[in-house]
Amino acid sequence: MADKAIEAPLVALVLGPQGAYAAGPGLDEPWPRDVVGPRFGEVARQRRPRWVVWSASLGLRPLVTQGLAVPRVWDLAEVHRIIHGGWRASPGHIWAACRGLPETGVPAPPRPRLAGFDGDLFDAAGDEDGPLTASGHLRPDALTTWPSTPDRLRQLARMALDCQAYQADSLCRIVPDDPARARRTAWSESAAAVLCLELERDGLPVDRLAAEDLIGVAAGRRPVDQDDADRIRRARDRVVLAHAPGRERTDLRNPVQVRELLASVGVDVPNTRAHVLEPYRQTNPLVDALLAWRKDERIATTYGYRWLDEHVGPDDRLRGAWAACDGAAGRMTAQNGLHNLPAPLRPAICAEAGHVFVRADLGQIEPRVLAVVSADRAFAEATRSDDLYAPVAARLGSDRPTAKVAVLAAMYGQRSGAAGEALAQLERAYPVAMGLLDRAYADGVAGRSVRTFGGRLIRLGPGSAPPAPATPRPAGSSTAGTAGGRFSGASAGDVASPGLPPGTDAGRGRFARNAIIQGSAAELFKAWAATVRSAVAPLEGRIVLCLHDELLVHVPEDRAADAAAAVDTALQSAARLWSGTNAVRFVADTSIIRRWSEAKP
DNA sequence: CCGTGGACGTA
DNA sequence: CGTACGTCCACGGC
Repeated sequence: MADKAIEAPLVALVLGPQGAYAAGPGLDEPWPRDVVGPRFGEVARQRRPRWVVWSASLGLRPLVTQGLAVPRVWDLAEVHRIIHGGWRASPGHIWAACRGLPETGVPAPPRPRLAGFDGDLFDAAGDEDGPLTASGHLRPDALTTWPSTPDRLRQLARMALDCQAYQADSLCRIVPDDPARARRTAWSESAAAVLCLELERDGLPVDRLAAEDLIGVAAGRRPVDQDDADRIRRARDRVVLAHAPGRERTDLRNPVQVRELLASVGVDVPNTRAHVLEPYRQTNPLVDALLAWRKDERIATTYGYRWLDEHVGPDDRLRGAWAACDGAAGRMTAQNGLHNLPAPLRPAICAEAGHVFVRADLGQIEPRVLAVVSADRAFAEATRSDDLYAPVAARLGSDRPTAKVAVLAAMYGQRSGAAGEALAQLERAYPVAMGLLDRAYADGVAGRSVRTFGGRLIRLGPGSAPPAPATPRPAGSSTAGTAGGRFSGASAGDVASPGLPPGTDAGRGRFARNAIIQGSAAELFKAWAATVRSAVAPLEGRIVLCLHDELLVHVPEDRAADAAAAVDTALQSAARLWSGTNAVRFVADTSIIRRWSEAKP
């Protein structure tokens, strides 16, 4: 029904060094540098278009940084990732897919300040003035230095519209029983990419003094110089080494030495991981001191004073780079600790004066998503309950803990041993949902690529390529992956590498099964976040953190109740639109708080 | 100098 | 009860 609505006109927007160019139906105009912001606002108001950009980062960053709202977007890079899987989605990759050119031929951008070149120089421009190389690929500088004239920008805008048409056509065929579903995914993933720019712009509010105090508890006072830092560090180490007379020279940061140290006091372990050492904690003061030391060391090194100084700005906002999807299933990623802040530091995440956080997290999102993806009517029935495991337990004739373990084991586990009997009952009670999980597992084992509910490709098999590294480094230096799973290179070894499915059969099976659930959940989450973003904007609310199933909205105190209501309403409409049904219920736990730590667990 | 593995934080 | 990611550290090969 929403699809019957008249769709927004598509307007391509390309930014260049001197200005911008906008092209769409009845619109074809260069924007000189100083009118880009105002003109964007006018066209947005008058035509309410969907802005087609090579990526939100390339096409919209300056506008978002200025504080402009960018409501409807088609991010060619994000949509490319949905259709083709993986993470690499440079303009060159987008163009190659649109024209059916081999991904392997996409020229890499020149690598700054590195000696070695890898032959890209030989794919010279076919026409010195044109945007393409001799082999028909987009030249690597096409979106950076090349578009120095309005005419060149115009060519790139036209090409963007070409690519959009190709992508829209491809998306129609991805989900045969609902051709519009993948297009909706394209819209919300594009919105997520814009949201990432806003998250980078706004940052997460930090109570700096509280943060200093909390860091001090773990890492000691702030050192005045390097010698002082070394002294404090040695003092922290001595607390542990005092339990090991004669071995005070052990380097606690060297796992091999730590293992030898533990052996000397009779603790014989294969490795020194926390869960391995936990059983010895009560009986051995050295182990207890070591594990406590590790917690402090984590904060001292990763979330210490340096972290505070480098990533929390003068406006007391913690900032890092955000990505709308990772290289595997499609969850959002964030840098600089935004996604892995240790719980003891959470009291430092504090709303500004006169503001509060509306915090909301989705309850039991993955089993509910399983109900959608599998279209299991009996399992969907269970989602009507606030606590999905209660009706499942009733149906299995077991208690709740058993039902929960069985469901989790079915979704993530080895499907053997452990919850045996309950698992067998689960299979009988919900054969449709369990069938989907079994098929996903089999696909993974066989190396067949799979898709999430919304249509994102999860690559398995020889064409899988790892994501580009998150740390900034010269583009194009990404690892060698073959194109689109087309031809088989050397198959992956037995050792897993980032973004690549594991080499073992069972490993790939679990990967595929998990990716469908986790990736589909990520889609719902982003659809929710995009809806929340526009719903709280009139309340001066801003999303300041996305954490897989949790949202933190920063909002003026007197709008908090309205914002909280909007967050819940947004979930209902986003879930309805994403799932295409009312049969599966999604629930959020929403609260209004000043500090993140006030959230229940 | 760079890549790799251990360890651990989050979901 | 498995998957994913980001970060720091030490090591070892180059």
